[in-house]
Amino acid sequence: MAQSGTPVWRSIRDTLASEIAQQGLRPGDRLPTEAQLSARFGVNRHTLRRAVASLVDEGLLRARRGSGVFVAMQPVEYAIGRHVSFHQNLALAGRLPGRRVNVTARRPADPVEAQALRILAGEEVWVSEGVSTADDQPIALYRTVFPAARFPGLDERLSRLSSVTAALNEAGLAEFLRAETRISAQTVTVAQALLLNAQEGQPLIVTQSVNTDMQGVPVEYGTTWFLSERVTLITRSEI
Amino acid sequence: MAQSGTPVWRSIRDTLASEIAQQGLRPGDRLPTEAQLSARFGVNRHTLRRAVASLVDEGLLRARRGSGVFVAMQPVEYAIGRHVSFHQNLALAGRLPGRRVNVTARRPADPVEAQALRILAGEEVWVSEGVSTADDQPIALYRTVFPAARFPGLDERLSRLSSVTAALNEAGLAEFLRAETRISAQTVTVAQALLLNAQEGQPLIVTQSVNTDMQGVPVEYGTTWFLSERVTLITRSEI
DNA sequence: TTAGATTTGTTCGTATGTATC
DNA sequence: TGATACATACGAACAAATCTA
Repeated sequence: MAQSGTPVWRSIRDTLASEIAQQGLRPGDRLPTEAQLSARFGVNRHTLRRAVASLVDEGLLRARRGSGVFVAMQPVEYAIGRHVSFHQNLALAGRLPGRRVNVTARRPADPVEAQALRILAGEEVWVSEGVSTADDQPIALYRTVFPAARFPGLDERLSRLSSVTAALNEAGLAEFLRAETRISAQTVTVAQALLLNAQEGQPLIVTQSVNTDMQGVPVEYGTTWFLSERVTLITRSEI
Repeated sequence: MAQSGTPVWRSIRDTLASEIAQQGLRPGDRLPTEAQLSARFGVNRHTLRRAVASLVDEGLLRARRGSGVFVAMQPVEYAIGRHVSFHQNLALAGRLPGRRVNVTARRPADPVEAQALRILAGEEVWVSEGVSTADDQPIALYRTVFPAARFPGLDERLSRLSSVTAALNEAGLAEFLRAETRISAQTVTVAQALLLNAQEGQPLIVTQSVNTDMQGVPVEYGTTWFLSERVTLITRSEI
């Protein structure tokens, strides 16, 4: 029995953690199997699993049944703040931003959208839906709506240009601000799992945000479903 | 047949919505079964389900297979910003804040905590764990750690006083700032479900944050698991 | 496409030390 | 002191997902 105070599983945990921290194992690498590791540390498989479980909880490791235990990919750090652009944000994080547009349409605003954009329910909006990627890996689904009356021809700009910011700029809006972001969580549906190339039931971070022009008039209302596994949202105090 | 423009399901929807709005049904209440409701309105169960589905989509109702349809709790709007106090935050949202402390302990910091607090791994920290409530309903689990060397006797203050802010104030820290908040999502484990009185597999919003003193030195590192069903996080631009 | 081997996940059971009442 | 609960650790067996020949 462990005569010292710290349990065996805890010291194994710290050993594994420091080996990873010292870059002996890099993100995406597979750890030796539980059988091998428990043999190496001279403990029962349960004891080793206890150590691995705590690192999985911390997000340092990721276990896949039938496959192995892997060093977790470092999630994209996505800043939500006053002045945000998806492309800029990912470029700052050292990732290659991209998107795939699935839907571009013009239709009447539903009540929620109308309230957010401060237009009348039934007034028309441009809708753009698609998948956002980082380094060609899907990280989020988005749906964003714009008041159609204010931005004639925005659909063409949205499909031609690579970013929403660029499309709005060309439509005569040089700058805009994020007014408010509401954050909740859901689990992925079957349809979302397919689009994101993810597993059903995984947690999503859902943000709903309104962007306004410099006069405070809403110009965009967007919902984004971030795959939590691949993204961490960050708010920093702007001191 | 409804000769007028509005579909039958839509008027049923509006009827149900207004009954809820007029407090005939309160958050948490169970609606009559679909069979009972479709009998009451004299429509097929499919028609009634269309009405209920639209209210579920809006978030006003919540359907649980095998259990019933319930009036959704109004989620607490929880602002994350530069200057945050749980009690203050909930009071602003018109809710009664509370907490139940489950654990108060002193132990060596693990590597993650040490890095966040900018102390050495193994230096001792105070740990406080518990459940946060709004109007006596659990809305979040929290774990928060403080450098023990800087705050002798903090454990006693944490258990005696009703809020972390009050405990830190009494320990000589008049004011502190939130430096950064990282946001991710998980699904609730069995243990968490018990503490939160929630269903397994529900999504959680996880925030990890560091509070610093006015000189920028970390004084608290906290993780909070918000039950997404009961809380919406909000960041507002501080213009 | 199939079958089998590999690997993690889960659930039994047993035993021991430690803290609490 | 005894009784009880809890955390730790080992063992065995099987389920479920994944990979490969």
